Amino acid sequence: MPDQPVPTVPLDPARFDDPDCAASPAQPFRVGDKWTGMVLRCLEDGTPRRFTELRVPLHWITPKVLTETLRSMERNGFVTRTVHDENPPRVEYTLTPLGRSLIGPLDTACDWARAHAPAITEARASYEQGSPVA
Amino acid sequence: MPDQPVPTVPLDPARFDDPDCAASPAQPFRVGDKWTGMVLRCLEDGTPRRFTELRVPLHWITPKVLTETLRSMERNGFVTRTVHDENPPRVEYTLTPLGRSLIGPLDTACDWARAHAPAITEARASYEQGSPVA
DNA sequence: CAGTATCCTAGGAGATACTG
DNA sequence: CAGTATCTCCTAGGATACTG
Repeated sequence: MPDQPVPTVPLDPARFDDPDCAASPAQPFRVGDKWTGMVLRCLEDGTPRRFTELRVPLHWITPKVLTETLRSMERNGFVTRTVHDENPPRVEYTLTPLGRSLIGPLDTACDWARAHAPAITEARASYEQGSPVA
Repeated sequence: MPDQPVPTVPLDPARFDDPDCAASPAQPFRVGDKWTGMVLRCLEDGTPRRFTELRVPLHWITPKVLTETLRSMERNGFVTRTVHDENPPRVEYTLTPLGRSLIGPLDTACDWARAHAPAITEARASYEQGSPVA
């Protein structure tokens, strides 16, 4: 859960004129893995959540994958991992301000998806229609 | 290029109370593949672009991958593929209104990335610091 | 409880070559 | 020019154990 090896043209406007446009190998930070967004959702209300507790709404994601996701988020500064010295152990995860700042963009994306889902479904249907036939 | 097999908890707020929260297996539409965003960038100014022309700012992406990306975008209704009956063949790609509607969210994400890149870099540095040591 | 440790697989993506 | 057709590789991510 990657600091993904990263694309070339960063998502900045593309240049067709510059012959050497490959020049700007910026390093975007990908949050596009499968689980990060959902973990964000799980923590957005501000309540600290425990490891196992997080697995529930994530449909019993395997511990390995959840650990990887959480570690990557921690490393990127999106979540804080707090170990309470008790027995049995209790570890809680919370969003940092940086992590919380991601919620806006996430909402924007989700809103877009919700708003245009019908259009996409329709586009797919007519594509399926057209391709096999014509 | 995928209609990706999709996650469970859609990116809607997560539910911890509902024991059967796995119930809503919504089908988000992922645009998170490696190239779609960048193709969007290549077409956002409205100018129709040709297949080979697109390869340039995409750092000579292989034809196979570009085709897959473009097909998926076409199927989702993001781009239009126009074949001009000439010889040699000329095919042009343009954004549809639906495709263009994605630019807003894309910008939002890019703006976030640009704004917080330093914070992330810093977080990573101090994580690298803390982990091996402590 | 909160994780490791292993093993395994699907499929995104690159390289290379060929065609209408 | 605008693509197919093949092959191959990598790795995200799942399944199944085991442990401090």
